[in-house]
Amino acid sequence: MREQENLLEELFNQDKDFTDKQKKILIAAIESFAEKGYASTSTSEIAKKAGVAEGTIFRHYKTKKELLYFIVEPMIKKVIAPFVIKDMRKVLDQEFEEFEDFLRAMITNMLLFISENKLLFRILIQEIPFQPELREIFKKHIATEVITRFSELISYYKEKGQLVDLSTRAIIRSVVSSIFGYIIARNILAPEIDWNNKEEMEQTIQFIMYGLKRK
Amino acid sequence: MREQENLLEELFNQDKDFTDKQKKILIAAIESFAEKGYASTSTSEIAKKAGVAEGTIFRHYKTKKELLYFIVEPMIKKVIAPFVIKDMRKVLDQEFEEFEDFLRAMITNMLLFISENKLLFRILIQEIPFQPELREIFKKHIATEVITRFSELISYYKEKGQLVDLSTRAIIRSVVSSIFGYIIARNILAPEIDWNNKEEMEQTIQFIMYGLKRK
Amino acid sequence: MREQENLLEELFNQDKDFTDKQKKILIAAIESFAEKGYASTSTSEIAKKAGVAEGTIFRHYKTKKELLYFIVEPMIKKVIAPFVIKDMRKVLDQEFEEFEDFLRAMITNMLLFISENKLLFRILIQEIPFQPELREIFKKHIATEVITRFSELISYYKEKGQLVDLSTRAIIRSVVSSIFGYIIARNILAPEIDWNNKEEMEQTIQFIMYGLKRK
Amino acid sequence: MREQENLLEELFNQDKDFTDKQKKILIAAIESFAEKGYASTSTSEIAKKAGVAEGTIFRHYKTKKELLYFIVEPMIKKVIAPFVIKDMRKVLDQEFEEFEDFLRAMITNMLLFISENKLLFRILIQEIPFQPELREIFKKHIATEVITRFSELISYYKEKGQLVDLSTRAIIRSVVSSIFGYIIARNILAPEIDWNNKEEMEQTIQFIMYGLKRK
DNA sequence: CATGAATGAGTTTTCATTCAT
DNA sequence: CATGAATGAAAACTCATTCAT
Repeated sequence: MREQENLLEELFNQDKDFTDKQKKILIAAIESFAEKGYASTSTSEIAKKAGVAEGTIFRHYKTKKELLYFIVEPMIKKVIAPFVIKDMRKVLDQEFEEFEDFLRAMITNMLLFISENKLLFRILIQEIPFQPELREIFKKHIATEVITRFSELISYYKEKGQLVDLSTRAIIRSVVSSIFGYIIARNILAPEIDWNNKEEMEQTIQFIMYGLKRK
Repeated sequence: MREQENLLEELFNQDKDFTDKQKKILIAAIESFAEKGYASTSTSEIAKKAGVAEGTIFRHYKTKKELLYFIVEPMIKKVIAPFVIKDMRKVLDQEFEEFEDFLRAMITNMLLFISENKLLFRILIQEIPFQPELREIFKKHIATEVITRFSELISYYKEKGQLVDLSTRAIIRSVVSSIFGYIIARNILAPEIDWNNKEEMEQTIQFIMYGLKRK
Repeated sequence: MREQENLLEELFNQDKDFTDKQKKILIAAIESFAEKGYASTSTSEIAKKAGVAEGTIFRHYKTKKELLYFIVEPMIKKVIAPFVIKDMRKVLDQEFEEFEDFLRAMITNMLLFISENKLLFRILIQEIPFQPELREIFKKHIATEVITRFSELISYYKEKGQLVDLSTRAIIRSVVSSIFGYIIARNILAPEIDWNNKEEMEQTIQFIMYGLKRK
Repeated sequence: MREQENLLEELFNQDKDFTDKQKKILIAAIESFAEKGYASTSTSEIAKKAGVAEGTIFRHYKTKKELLYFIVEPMIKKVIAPFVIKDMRKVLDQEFEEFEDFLRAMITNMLLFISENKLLFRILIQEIPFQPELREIFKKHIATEVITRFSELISYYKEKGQLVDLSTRAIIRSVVSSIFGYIIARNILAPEIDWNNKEEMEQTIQFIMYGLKRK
């Protein structure tokens, strides 16, 4: 995986219009939103952290909410969806003969992406329960796009006889739960533990493929 | 499971000192906290919803935060822990010879419990990222208590030769992820879908036990 | 005219729910709005003048605009309209045989009323150009109600052969202009002059009835 | 009346130093001030409407208030006063033998002038109550200059035996009220009505000269 | 000349909390 | 016990004005 997947840097690089102060505002906002949540973060606090006058924030983002969306939308829109889709293309192009190979590639990608964008990811999952509009965008882009593609893919491997006879929905849910379970445990519940990424990942794949029952 | 597992009712029943107004305050607070989050819910809003004067809230709970803890602590303290522990005793008392039987009992219990306490559950998982003190309590009671017991239990079934050779941590994580994945999908992500509880549960157990790989 | 026509006192008397602070807020707001205009008066200024915390204002009036409307609406709604209408009834009840008698009564009433409610009157005419909603209310209550009644009355005296052959609209406009011309000169343009009310009024009536041309 | 009486155009013509941007700023400011009032118009709004950067406004006018004065002063100073005085000279030069002729000429002039400068006129009468400095200028130029001249003129016609025996002040007030009553009704209160200018004017003159009493 | 980012003081409004009744 | 008026600190947001480019 050569590409730099840090969304914020990508944003700063591709759009040269960002003032130095503007960048500082974004960084400060991201840190505070991730730590204390959108609702408990005051604009004066962001301003102080960014070393900027409070008015400056509102020069760039009409409202505090606009600032949140500006931070969180790219995470959903421009990235997550195509990100997953990329891997799916490879599958259909026979790049992954075995489902397990696909799984390994996808997990690797997701872990890398999320570890590069930890704070953005935290904000996203923390705010989705409270921001109906955000939830809508999320549903449209994830629930619709990703689930559709993922379903096709599951069907593909099912037809190849590689997968057990569970409903596609249950399979997707199980895979996603297992992956996000790991991500959340690692990044949110117990970030202080020194995780052995490689092994945990391998065990997760093991679990997804073979379950817990000893043969 | 004969017992009524609705925490709020239980609370109201066992403690006769609750005024009518006090109950209304709790119900209103729970609804609002679940829907908009603790930080975005104002006490005046709760008062209005409860049909109570603003001051009345503070007669019963010194601060807004105390109100939150009052709501959320029983969920953690008095209930979750013993709840799980109860089942574990049964295991150790040879009630569940097979891990799968234990799993089935535990999932059934949890689903019932959470469907009875949907709002409390939402509040809990939504606020944990923002309330460090809550997180501490949670960690102490879940991470410590439950994980310890659960680990013993996993070891027990491992020794009986029923479980695959993954690290205990990975097993716990996988099981918990799979269950919570279902609960969250059902109750938070897509509550509008008409879920076939029984079948989804069975498929989840199936997945946990046997994985996705076709033999 | 026995009746007390001070709108504010009337309001305070009839509605016993007014707190002392609430009255002070209204008085302070009226003074400031009259002097500097709605837009240039800050709520903090009103609070200071009323000897009240700024929050107290918003306890009683959700927004600054609501405070303005609360002050200015009674002036339009409950008072001006019926005020004029009262006199009109007397006309139709043959109380005023001559148009001039009616005119004298109406002018006396208006002058009294406005001198009792100088500040409210100032606010009203100063803000009408800027508050479209206010303008709407004003139009509905004055333009519709009053003009209709006034038209009937003019027709009545026209039929009696007492009035010159100008369009009803022009007559109304002329009478109203003459009266308001005096009121505004007296109360807004040159309040420092010591006006001889009685004589000025008589001259105004003289002008309205006989014009400027010497016979 | 051959002369172009549009103050703004006159200003732009005589002073060639006006940049295109400067003109746009003035036009935008005039529109906004007239519509929403000086206090409720923000400089950023003017800048946006003028298609100009915020700073550009302050390049030309040190403060927002200076911009207002720049707009409104010519209306008072350079124009109103000499405008009326011009007619008065003609009177004294025996151009108008009858007061009615003078009246007709003056009203025609004023209506034309105001219809050419509607927005400026609106701003002037709307802001006078709020801008003490403006009120001073106005008083000095109108109250002093115009009233003095007008008084002489009234005395002149009085001596000629053409005018009724009212105080000069009452006469001035009545004439001015009648004219402004029409102007305000036409331009501010009910601009949507399709006024028959010629006839309304004639009726106004009729009223001023002969009053309402049928002979 | 023109720009527009930046400012900081000020504005309206919200809110948890207190307290006299 | 309950009320709701009152508070004041802080929140979000606005705005005239400055200044480096």
